[in-house]
Amino acid sequence: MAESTLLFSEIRNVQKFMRDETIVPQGESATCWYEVVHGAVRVCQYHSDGRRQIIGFAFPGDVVGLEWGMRQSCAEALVPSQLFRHDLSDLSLRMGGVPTAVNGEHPALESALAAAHQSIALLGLPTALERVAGFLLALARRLNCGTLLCLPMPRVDIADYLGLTMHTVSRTMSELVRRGLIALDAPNRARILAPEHLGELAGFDFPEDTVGEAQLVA
Amino acid sequence: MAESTLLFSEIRNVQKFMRDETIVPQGESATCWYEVVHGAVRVCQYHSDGRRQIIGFAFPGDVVGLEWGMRQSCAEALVPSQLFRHDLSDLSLRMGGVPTAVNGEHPALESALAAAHQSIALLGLPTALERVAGFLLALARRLNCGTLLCLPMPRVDIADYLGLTMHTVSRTMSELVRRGLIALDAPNRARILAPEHLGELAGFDFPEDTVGEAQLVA
DNA sequence: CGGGGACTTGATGGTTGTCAAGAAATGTGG
DNA sequence: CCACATTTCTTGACAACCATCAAGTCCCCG
Repeated sequence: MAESTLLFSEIRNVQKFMRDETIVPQGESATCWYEVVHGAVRVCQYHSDGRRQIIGFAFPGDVVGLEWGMRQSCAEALVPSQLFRHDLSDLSLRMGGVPTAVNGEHPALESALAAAHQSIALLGLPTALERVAGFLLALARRLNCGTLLCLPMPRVDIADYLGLTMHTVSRTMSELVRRGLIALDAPNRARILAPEHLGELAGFDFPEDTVGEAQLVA
Repeated sequence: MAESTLLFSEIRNVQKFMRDETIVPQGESATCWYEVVHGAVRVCQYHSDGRRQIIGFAFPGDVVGLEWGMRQSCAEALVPSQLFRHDLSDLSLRMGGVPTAVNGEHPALESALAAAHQSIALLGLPTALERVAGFLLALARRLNCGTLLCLPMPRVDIADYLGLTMHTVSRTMSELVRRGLIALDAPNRARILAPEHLGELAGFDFPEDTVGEAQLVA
């Protein structure tokens, strides 16, 4: 997994988090945000009735915790991760923003918004097959890992993100294997065999590079 | 429906759009964005296979067309509307931003992101009943209309937004009426009878005012 | 009064959630 | 290195939910 570039003088502001450790707690007043340097992060909401909803996932170059006022969501490390802490007041830092941005004063916010819109498009798909196909394809593009996709999150996290159950996610991935669109070398190691066919399922009719490299959440 | 405040000198920059008229076309390179002054707008994506996905709805104070590079989505007027055109380079204008913002340099972007996250939370709900309940409640809060909610969009738009069919939306609203949670004086005029019960269904356990007044999309 | 669009409702089949069990991967201690 | 426990993942059976197909109703407008 690639690292995002940091100035030498900024290395000291990088914080390390263990697997499942809370990076940003839900419900507190926001004073800072984080850029993922290394690892993988989930952004989610816990509800009083015990339900959990995952808003999105963040990877190196992405931003989490970018909220104002009371935090509606929290961020947790999916794997041991390193994040660069920013004060909430500095938004004009150079960031892994949208390369094609015309003006792009605030790539952190801009690409966060673009990523959120892609998530909305994903969640609006009607069937589990389409949502899982779109999820895998979007993740592979985001991680820029070619055809060999390592899934840093468990099935239940994918399920809570796509509005499905763990069982349906598992069944659907088996169905994608059965159709020859992907292969599973291990539960968390997938190979994308037919990306264009996955794209058709998910309604990804944009030409591969219209979505910026760095996407993010929260 | 309230108007957002504009300086007198800016009135001339307000453009009017008919019902169903395209405000921002999909696929072109973005050069500007719009603030809704009066009316209602839907933001959506058209796919090459004929499917349509609605990303969100925008109302006075909201922002549409805030993208960089090739536009992934378009904006269309739900009802006769007036929008204030901004150049893509000016993001530091005063806007109907999040009132509780700590710093809030760019409320347009910030509240767009917050609204997108709320949409993601809505679309992640597992059942049609929960999604429709959450949609109605969120819309009533956004429009600040008390209990009398006027729906400016047809059923099929709600369906394409929530990832359901028009039939399921209609059936679900009838079910909400049957349960006494809402009343329908007309197809597009609903009364919220039990907001707290709707909130329970949708998992809205936040205390009513944690989400800013002005929300928006795209 | 008649026509058309939007909405509602019924019947049916496919899809997904739930409950349950089992398999596979992972971690731990011997 | 192996045995065991734990967690994660997968799969089956059944019920609940939703999409599809098809009428039918309501309302607006000419």
